[in-house]
Amino acid sequence: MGKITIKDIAREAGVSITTVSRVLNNKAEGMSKKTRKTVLQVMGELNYQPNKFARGLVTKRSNMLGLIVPNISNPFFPELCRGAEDEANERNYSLIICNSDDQSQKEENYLRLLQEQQVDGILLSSKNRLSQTSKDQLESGKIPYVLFDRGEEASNHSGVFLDNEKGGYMAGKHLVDLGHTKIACMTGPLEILNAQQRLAGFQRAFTEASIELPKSSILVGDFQMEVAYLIAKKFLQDNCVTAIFASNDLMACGIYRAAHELGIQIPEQLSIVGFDDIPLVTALIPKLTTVRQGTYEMGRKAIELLLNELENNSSEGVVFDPTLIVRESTKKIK
Amino acid sequence: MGKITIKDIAREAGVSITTVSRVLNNKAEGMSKKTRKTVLQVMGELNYQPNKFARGLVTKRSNMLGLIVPNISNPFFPELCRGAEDEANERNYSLIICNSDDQSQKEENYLRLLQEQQVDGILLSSKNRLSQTSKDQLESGKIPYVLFDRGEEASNHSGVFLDNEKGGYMAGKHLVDLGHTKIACMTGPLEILNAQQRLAGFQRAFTEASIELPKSSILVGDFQMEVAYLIAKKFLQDNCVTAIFASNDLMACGIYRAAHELGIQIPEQLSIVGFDDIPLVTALIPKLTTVRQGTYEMGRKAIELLLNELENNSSEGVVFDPTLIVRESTKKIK
DNA sequence: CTGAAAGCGCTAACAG
DNA sequence: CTGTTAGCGCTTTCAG
Repeated sequence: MGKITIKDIAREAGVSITTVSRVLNNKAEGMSKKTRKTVLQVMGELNYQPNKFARGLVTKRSNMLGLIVPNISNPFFPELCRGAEDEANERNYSLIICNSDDQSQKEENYLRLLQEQQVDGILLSSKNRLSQTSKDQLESGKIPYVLFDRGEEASNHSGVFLDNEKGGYMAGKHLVDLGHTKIACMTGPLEILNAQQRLAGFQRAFTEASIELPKSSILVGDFQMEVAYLIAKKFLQDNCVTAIFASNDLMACGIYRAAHELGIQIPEQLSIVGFDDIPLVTALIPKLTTVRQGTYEMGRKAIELLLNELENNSSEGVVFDPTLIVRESTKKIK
Repeated sequence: MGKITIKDIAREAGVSITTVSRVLNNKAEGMSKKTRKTVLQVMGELNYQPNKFARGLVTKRSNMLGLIVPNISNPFFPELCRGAEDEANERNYSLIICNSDDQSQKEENYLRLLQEQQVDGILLSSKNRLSQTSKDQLESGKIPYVLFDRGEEASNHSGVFLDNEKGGYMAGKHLVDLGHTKIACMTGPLEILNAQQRLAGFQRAFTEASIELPKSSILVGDFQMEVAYLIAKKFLQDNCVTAIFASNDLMACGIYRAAHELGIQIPEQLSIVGFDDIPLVTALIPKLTTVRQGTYEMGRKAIELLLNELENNSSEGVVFDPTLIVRESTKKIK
């Protein structure tokens, strides 16, 4: 850490520290070009780096943003992080990425930590409903935040969300169009609005086509691969369906394995459609048909909203549209 | 941000700010238990949060660490992040995670950014050789750093690495033991030491068994899925091998696809062994046999080293041992 | 167009 | 065991 300070460069440049501070902050455009230039030059020569602490102490701004994700191991989230990070960096902010591992406890800790760290804003993506503690934490510190990926709070507060119902509908419609009538749906935990909405959309597509989705065909997973595999294996052993919609791609992976072990061919005997379009889904054989969220873009947008809120105090909710990516795991029924 | 400061709590508690500062820092154990208790209580009641800026300004410490990874989309790195983050948090540090997207340019920017941000230390994981600029950047700021995942610097500076040669050897030995003689190896870019070493180990296993690995069977990939797929497809069309070792799991995925499209059965006609053991590898059908790096643990260790360096100025290099995880993608040759 | 001076909230000698 | 005091490096009135 160069110990050279604003004073040093003031001395070298033969001006006052105020002047240096001014050029540092691009202030008071009405400053002699010459002075500015000299100062800039000296700063360059001395390789001056302003001290964030001193700065923050007076401005109360850290130029840091916090991002809490529920599960960094689900490839969906690294994409979000990339988007958020790129946007933040371009706007001259740094991102502290925190992984709550799906534990409310950890989430709350991070919320506190980030406030202590004096971040300027928080982007919170929690797969679960916000705990009361989290809400309190968020409200008590007056720091701006935006929600990501959970629709439930959409009404009250700014955030970015996906139209999950529509996504579910697209998956369902696709299957209907292919002529499937015996279908199942593997959803995430039903207390999560995302999961509920995707299911609702999926059902709507079939209702429109006057096809019934029996209750027994609604399989409740946990958005993870392992449990999905177990449930699917059991289900496929006893039931005969021609298509399954998985509420996220990780669960679709589990279903692939179950089908494989039971000797069920995809897509010949079983069509599968996933949700998310995580990068690794093209590694599956056959490639997975899925509903894409523009994850990277959503990450960028979320930071944009956060910064708007921070800088202009404007709050806004934006809803993204999903797109259906048809690949190889779905097939017309004969 | 509670605007309540050390002064407020001093006044409320009827002590001097120094005293408050002392309890804040657990200093001077010889303080009346009663005073300490009162202060603590008032802090609780007023929900006091010390100001990091003011603190940092005098201590020159931020309690933040930076972590630069080359590619957050490769599931290998989220695991590293998790380990690093958990360790950092337990030691009372926060982590700023930065993704350099495999671009030296971005890496250099982050290096600068992190220094500006006044982090206390940097954990740098760059798949590529350090650029000169990066090196300079690292040396100029006097901030401690540790290297991750690249052996080349091991001698000079503290870091955590994997014994890549050994890992390659394990993969090779496994294939030798299964009776394979016609083999190929898909490596990463050869200017990366990791890739080189894995290849060297692999070759050693075959040399020991007096089996030759022809030059034409060394396929140079880029550690990504797509390119691996293209190369493998071309190669497998023209050549007949019974086993391939992929220098990382992502490339193994690409090879799976190539084999599938060519109608080559895994493992009946082709055995594959990967490297890394990323979580998603169990989603492949058949499950991939691979060489595991204890990624999460390595992340923890790296932070531990960094903190040691930071706190005790001790520098140390540690080398992890890989383990072979035999699953379903390799088979004895008949 | 430029400078002097007053803090921001905290820690760290130095006294008592 | 506790308090006084002098800054840390920067921004920001307020003057000139």
